[in-house]
Amino acid sequence: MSGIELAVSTVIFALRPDAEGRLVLSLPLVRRIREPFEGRWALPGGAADAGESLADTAARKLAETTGLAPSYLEQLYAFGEPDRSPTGRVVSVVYWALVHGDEADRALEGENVAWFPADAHPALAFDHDLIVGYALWRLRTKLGYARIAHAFLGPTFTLAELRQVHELVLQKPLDPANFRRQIEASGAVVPTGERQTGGRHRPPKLYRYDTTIEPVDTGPLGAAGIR
Amino acid sequence: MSGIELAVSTVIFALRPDAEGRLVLSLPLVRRIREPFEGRWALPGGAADAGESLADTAARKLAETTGLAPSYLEQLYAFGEPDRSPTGRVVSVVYWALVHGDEADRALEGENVAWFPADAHPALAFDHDLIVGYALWRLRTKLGYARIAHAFLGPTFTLAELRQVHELVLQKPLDPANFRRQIEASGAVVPTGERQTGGRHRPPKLYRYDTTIEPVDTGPLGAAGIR
DNA sequence: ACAAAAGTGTTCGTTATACACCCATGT
DNA sequence: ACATGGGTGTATAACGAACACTTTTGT
Repeated sequence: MSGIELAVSTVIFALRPDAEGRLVLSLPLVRRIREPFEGRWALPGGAADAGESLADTAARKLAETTGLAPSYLEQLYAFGEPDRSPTGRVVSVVYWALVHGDEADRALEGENVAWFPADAHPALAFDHDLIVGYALWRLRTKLGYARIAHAFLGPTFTLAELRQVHELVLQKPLDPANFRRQIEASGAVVPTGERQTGGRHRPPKLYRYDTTIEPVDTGPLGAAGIR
Repeated sequence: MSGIELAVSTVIFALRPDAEGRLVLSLPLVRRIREPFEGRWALPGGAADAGESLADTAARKLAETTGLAPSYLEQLYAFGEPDRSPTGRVVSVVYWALVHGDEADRALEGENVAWFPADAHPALAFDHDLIVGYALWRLRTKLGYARIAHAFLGPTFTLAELRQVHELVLQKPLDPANFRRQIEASGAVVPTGERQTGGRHRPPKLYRYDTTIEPVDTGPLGAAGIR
């Protein structure tokens, strides 16, 4: 064997309410209880399992630490610089995941697992700051051309909710009229025929995602890269 | 240790003349001299080295099998399905590389190393057909928005040569006028002031790549992902 | 002079963007 | 009735594709 340790980590994103109730793009971190970097926060993960696919391992570690199931999971990058861990050579295959908001509400939290705003988290162990930065960049870039925003929402949603997801992730306001037309032109969503009542104004149409269309053009990898 | 073997492989692309002298997008393959898949062609690669970065290992394996130095090298994907090798669990971090045409002419070739057209190669060992297909897709996709075409050429080139690279990779003719304007607008190239004489017609300007601009927007990973 | 490729100009259709405006509901 | 967000229409700009046209060399 090569003396190289293989690990799997996951950057998990969800939209969660902050102290004032405003939704914020957030991610769960785990506090390290051992050296190196004891006490520092880090990405959830662990050693790769010989019997599982890498994506399965990522989803399992995700579930073990947060109690959540991802609605989107994709490989991010394999980090393998020789000096990235003081304990020896570790290659980490990193995944990134999205979870539904209501799912994220049920997330475990405790002394050693906590959620932080995606762009205001403490300095992390190892090279995890770089990894989170790259995952954030991928999320924001991919949101522009791939149909992944629904992964933050439940099975049905209004276009205003979908637009809010884009606005929160991209951190800039979007024109409601143009956003509507872009989404409609993409064919990504289908109206359910129902409307959301209970608001203080005209009830908006509810939509669901068109599951007959591939969520992203991933090329020949297809669903192998995403689950 | 986990019982998982870590390997590094590389998909290498170059534009090489075929029997009739026409340039074709090609890649070098190595013939397996051991089971499993003995006699079948496969991607160059081997076990990861504990002392080197993954990219260095990819470049070294590339040099060892083909005698070439890559002008572009980027991580493609980590393939790790449990059943992808009959000998046991192998996770392969795969890179893709571009080499200059004149460099590729000096490439080693022999009984167990040969070049094949990128879209007409024999059935490969392991899941390497999938890998090559994905690498081809990435190359063609990335050529559209990133400044990588020059990696197939020498230090200076004409816009017609650069356009030919695009046409050969994308397998479709491009409008010379529009191509010129797109490249000029991107600011990717700078005129050297010289012209290429010796042709049968008006001598074209020679250009070189503007190295002060990052070749691609790779986000916070920056040059870490590319070398 | 002519062929061939270099290089420029112009038109046209699509798409992004900004913003004015109407619609439907709860209060 | 009116405030509020849902939803539609429209003018403008930016961009890419198509193609006519001029320029410059070798033969």
